[in-house]
Amino acid sequence: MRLSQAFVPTLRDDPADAEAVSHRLLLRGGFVRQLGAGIYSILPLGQRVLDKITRIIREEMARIGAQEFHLPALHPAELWKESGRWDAIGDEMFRLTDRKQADYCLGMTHEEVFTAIARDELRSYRQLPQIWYQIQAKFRDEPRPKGGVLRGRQFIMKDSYSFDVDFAGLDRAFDLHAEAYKRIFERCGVEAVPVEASSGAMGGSESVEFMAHTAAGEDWVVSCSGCGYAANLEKATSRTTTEPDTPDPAPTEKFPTPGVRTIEDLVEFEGGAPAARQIKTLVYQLEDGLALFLLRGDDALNEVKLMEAAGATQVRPAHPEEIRAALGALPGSLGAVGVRHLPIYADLRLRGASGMTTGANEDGFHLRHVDVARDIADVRWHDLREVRSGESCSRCEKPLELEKAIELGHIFKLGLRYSEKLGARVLGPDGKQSPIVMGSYGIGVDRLMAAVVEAHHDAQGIVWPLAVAPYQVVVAPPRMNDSAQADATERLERELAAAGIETLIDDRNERAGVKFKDADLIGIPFRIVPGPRALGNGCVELFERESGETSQIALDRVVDTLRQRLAV
RNA sequence: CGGGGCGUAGCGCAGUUGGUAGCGCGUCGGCUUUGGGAGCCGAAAGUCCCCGGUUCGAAUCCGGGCGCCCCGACCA
Repeated sequence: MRLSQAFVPTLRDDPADAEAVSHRLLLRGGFVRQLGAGIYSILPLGQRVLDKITRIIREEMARIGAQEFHLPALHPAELWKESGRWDAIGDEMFRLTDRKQADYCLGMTHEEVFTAIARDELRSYRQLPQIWYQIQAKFRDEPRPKGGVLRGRQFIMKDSYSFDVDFAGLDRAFDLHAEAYKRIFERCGVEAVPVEASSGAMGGSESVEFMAHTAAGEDWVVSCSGCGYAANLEKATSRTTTEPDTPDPAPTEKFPTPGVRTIEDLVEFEGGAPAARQIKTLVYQLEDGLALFLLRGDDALNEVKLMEAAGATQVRPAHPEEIRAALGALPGSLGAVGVRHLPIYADLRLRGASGMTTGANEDGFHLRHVDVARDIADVRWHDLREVRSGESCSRCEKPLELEKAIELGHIFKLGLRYSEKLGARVLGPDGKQSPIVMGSYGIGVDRLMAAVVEAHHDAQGIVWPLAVAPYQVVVAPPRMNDSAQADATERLERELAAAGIETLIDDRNERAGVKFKDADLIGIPFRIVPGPRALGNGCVELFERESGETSQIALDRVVDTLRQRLAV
């Protein structure tokens, strides 16, 4: 491709709206353009990168026997009502109505559609196992799209689904995917660590996320250098030393605490208590009403753990008015002592705690000498607290580390959830019908492209790994109107094309500096400069983007040399 | 959903007290230049986000709306 005719709108300045490195560079390099909040057009250079990535994905999916589909993005509401997700999912789903006032949504994912196909077409265990996948746009009305293509409202996803007769089959499909994902991310040049994850609203027994460490990430990964334990913060546990207190025999005592609203206030307050000796009382609104969640004053609540503990899918902190109506006081003076009309969940760390201080459910008053076992009724014990950096690994006791990361892939063991709801069953060898055992497996394709940039860039621009570079080589003659350079360029263009090497010819009437800057920015792995310096000796310069090394090679050795370098 | 910011030429931005819009880069033409975003001359290019109001007059003041970004919350 000749650059003079290529649509590669590079920008000299950083776009003001771009914050994340990948967003900035993909915009500047002319790979993507924004159409709206969280909506991006993929330009030709970006499309070539995506083609490289999806090719790798297709190869690896083929290796595990997966078959590619292409399903509709527009889904009738009925299907989602069958699975229960039409109501279970809130504002995140794009919904629309057709001319006949029938409800539709734009697919956020494709469990329903694939399961419906399985239900309609699969009859016998002999037809299983199946792994089906597609690469398709997904739509999610994110409350806050950000980072360009890192988190969009429309994005490209590779999603696959496995269908098995039994759970052993599911385990195999799950492991196959884990292996395939490892190879996919590795081939794309990103390090994506598998971590234990919460299955969230997906349901299912087990799920693993593939997380790439990057400053632009939105999740935290907890990891242990000792034993290799790694988990999403929303799932992570740590070993906390929680010796039961020697019981404090004193009866609870109410005392005035005017102006005290926070844990910190009470620490400072004369006659107050250190954070670790306080019980933090949080009130949440669950689907079926309010509930109290107790933690030690110095611990933070993890909402995902809260949801798992309470078996809830929609939760929010209760509003002050709701809290006052239920407990008779505002946040700042809340406690669980004497509360019997609301469910009470407490973090394990409070087990055996005695001599604690907590709110008295009367504004401006607290209680001291609280013994959890003695004074708080019907406690449901769960792990509710958020792990902090430096705490001990629950497996090996080495200190845990916390790192920002972005989720590139997520694999779920769905089990029977969708097949039961939608009635996808097969006849087994015993002649009985049983629901198909399913798994679901996603990769954010355009997010993966951004993650590659996050991992491979420098001050000059992107440094694409060879496997996903939009072009392998750029030929940049400093002066096109010099006949020696023009001849050499033309010859290289011919030879490289014949050799099947993906080459960009920078035939623009630009100064060398402009060409070099652009080549660096868009991150082409190899740059060949047929300039006067080298041509004199019948050579050209070969510049390697990643190492920054320049060497001279004979003009008639270019194709061979590149073939060699590209083969790795 | 809370907090902050922004909307003026393709991009980055300025615009004073309200007087009919400018700078840099880019684009187009010409000359010079030619190995890391060249120089000079000339030119094209703007519904100043939208609607309404105040005013003789609004990019500027007032009201309403829309859009976009960032932080937090949220998030399959």
